[in-house]
This record gives sequence, C-alpha cells and structure tokens, in this order.
Amino acid sequence: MAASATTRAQIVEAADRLFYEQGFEHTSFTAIAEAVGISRGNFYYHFRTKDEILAAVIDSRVAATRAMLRRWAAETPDPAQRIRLFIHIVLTNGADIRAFGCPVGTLTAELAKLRHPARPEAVAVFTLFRAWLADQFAALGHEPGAADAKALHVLAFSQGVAALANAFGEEDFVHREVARLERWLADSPARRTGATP
Amino acid sequence: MAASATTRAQIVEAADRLFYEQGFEHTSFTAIAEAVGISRGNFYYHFRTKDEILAAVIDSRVAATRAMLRRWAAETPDPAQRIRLFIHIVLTNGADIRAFGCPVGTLTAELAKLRHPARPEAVAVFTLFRAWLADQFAALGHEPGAADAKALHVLAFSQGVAALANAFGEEDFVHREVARLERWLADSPARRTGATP
DNA sequence: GTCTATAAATCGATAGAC
DNA sequence: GTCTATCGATTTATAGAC
Repeated sequence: MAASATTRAQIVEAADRLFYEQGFEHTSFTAIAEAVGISRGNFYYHFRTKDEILAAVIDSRVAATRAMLRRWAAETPDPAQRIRLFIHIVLTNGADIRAFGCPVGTLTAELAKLRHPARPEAVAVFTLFRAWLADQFAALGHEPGAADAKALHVLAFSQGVAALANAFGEEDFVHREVARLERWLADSPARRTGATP
Repeated sequence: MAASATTRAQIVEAADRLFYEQGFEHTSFTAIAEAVGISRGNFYYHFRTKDEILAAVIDSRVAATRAMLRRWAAETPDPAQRIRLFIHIVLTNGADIRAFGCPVGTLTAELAKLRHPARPEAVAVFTLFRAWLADQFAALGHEPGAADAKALHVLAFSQGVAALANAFGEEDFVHREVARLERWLADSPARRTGATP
C-alpha cells in the first residue's frame, strides 16, 4: 500500500506537470505512464478514467495553493506585503509562465472550451486567491465590496501579464508591470483611520 | 470555381468559430465538415492537413484584425478615442469572452502548449494590436519606448479581464476594469507641449 | 467538386495472467 | 500491484467512383 500511494502520487505529480506543459486533452495516458515509468495497464489500477486523474490533479493544486497562502500569511503580518508576495509570482515563476502561461488560467480556459464538468473545481483555485487577496485588502481598511474588486484587479493583472509574457516572452515587460502594480498598491486609498459611527 | 471558393470560405469560417469555441485540437474534421454541411472526403479537396486549415484561419484573423483597425482609424482621428475603442472590445464581445475567453489569447496559449509551428503566426495578431496601440500612444506624444510599454499595458488589461470574465462570468467586474483603464488613459502623462531642443 | 469506402494510427478503457 | 494483450471508438488522411 505504501508503494501504491507512492505510485498514485507520482501519477498525479506527472499528470499535473504534463497538463500544464501540454494541456489536459493533449496529454495521453501513454505520456503520463511513460513519465512515471509504469505500463498503461497498471495505470488503470490507480485511475479508472482520465477525468479521475484531472480531479486528483485539481485537488492537488487546491491543496498546494492553500499551503502556499498559509506560508505567505506566516511570512508577514502586513497585508500589503502579503499582496506583494502574490504580485511577485509572475517573476518567481517567470520562466514557466513565459513557456506555458499561468497554470490556473490556461486550465480553466481549456476546460471551458471542452465544456468539462470539472471546470468549477478548476475555477475554485482562482476563488482561493480571490478570497485571500480580498481578506488582505479588507485588513487594509477597504469595505468588503471594494476589497473584492481590488482582489479581482490584482488577479486580472496576473492573468494579463502571464498571457502576454507567454505570447512575447519579454522579461522587461513583466518587471515593468510588476512595478506599476506595486505603485498602484502603495497609492491605493484605504486605511480608514477615523471612527465611523 | 466560384462554388469552390465559397466552400473554402465556409470551411475557414466554420473552423474559425469552432477553434474559438472548442479549441484547435479538440475540433475534428468531422465537426467542421458537419458545420459546413459537406462530407469528410470533400474536405480534403480543399485542405490537405489540419495545419493548413489552422494557417488559413490565422490568415483570416490577421486580415479581419487589420480591417477592424482600419475601421477604428477611420471612425475617429483622436488617438485616445481610438485606444478607447480597443478597450471596449471586452464589452462589445462580452458574451463570447465570458463563454470562450479571448480568441487571440486562448489560441496562442493552446499552440504554445502544443509546441505548434504556427504559433508565431498566431502571436502576430497580438503584434498587430500592439503596434497599432503604440502608434496611438506615440501620436499622444509618448516616446517610442513608452508608447510600446503603454500598448502592452492595454493589451495586458484586455487579456486579464478576458481571462477572469471567462472564469467568473461577472459582467460588473468587466465594467469596473474598463472604467479604471479609461481613468488611467485620461490621467496618462503625455502630450509634450513644450519644445524639446 | 463532391461523394463513399477505407486505411493507418492513436485514443481511452478492459480482461486476465502473474 | 504490475504486467501484456487487446477491444472498440475516433482521428487524420487516402483512394477511387461519380
């Protein structure tokens, strides 16, 4: 069972990477099996259908995202600094993004075109970031509605930068946009200091 | 030959729409043939391979984009108003974008993952918008480098808004982001009035 | 130009031996 | 748990009649 759990985890890890680099539909069972080093037959012992692998990959990404947001929260108590950690993803994962785009954005877009039933689960990763960012803006003193709107603005920034970084592969562009959004964040009108009756 | 040209154009039109709605790889010859109302056999008289259809679709999109940019230029001589026409695409094509994302962004992203040789041609549509927007910013008085940076910023806006509109389907978000970018455009420091020696 | 029929390859998925 | 062998459906692509 220990070996089984390892194999299953290896399959999910390989599928996660291949779905990101090649797309969900373009990734065949053969490709995943080869990446893990097992036969196609053994494959079906762990996952009955391709949709089951997709569900496992999305679950894995949700868990990984939750863990990353917890790490960021532990890293600093300053909400603005936490938002900056998110903004910097496009730099941290710059090489991957230039080559394959944003893993969340490209998967949700593909599943939308495939009309795939697992699409809402893929969107849930976006929702995790959205809610976490909104929490940070709320902590900066924004009303809930404004905090959510700003969270979406930061998300839109990351998606736009990722899409164009992937299309043009220009690193300077990413740095400029990061600097621009950091100025926007610093100039963001918030922090109601006075008491509101 | 007249009938042939019509059939070919119908194939390109149907393939264009299906590539947008279902993705390039997920769209089969059968689906295109059914949409046009011809047999698969007849199909191969007009296009030998799937890549030939893709090339024809991209050529068609390039031509359509060029025509649209010309129409915009004819509509108003004001560069800021021209840029606004681009910004409003996310509203004009709002329903399609919420359902299928941006046709340019999703195709280039898919071709990147497929490592498809036609990817540079797909990116060329982005480049058309980029150069046209940069021309407008240059006409507003920005130096070439700054004009290109602002063009990329506007493109990134459209890609980010399209990705999140597709993921969440929220129309209010799109309107807010459009209003935000219009304010940015109005406040954009440009128009060197003084003479620079 | 358009059709039917079919080849050749690959896909997801199954059966059963070990 | 892992393997080989294979099925059935689908895909791109071809051949040849009309």
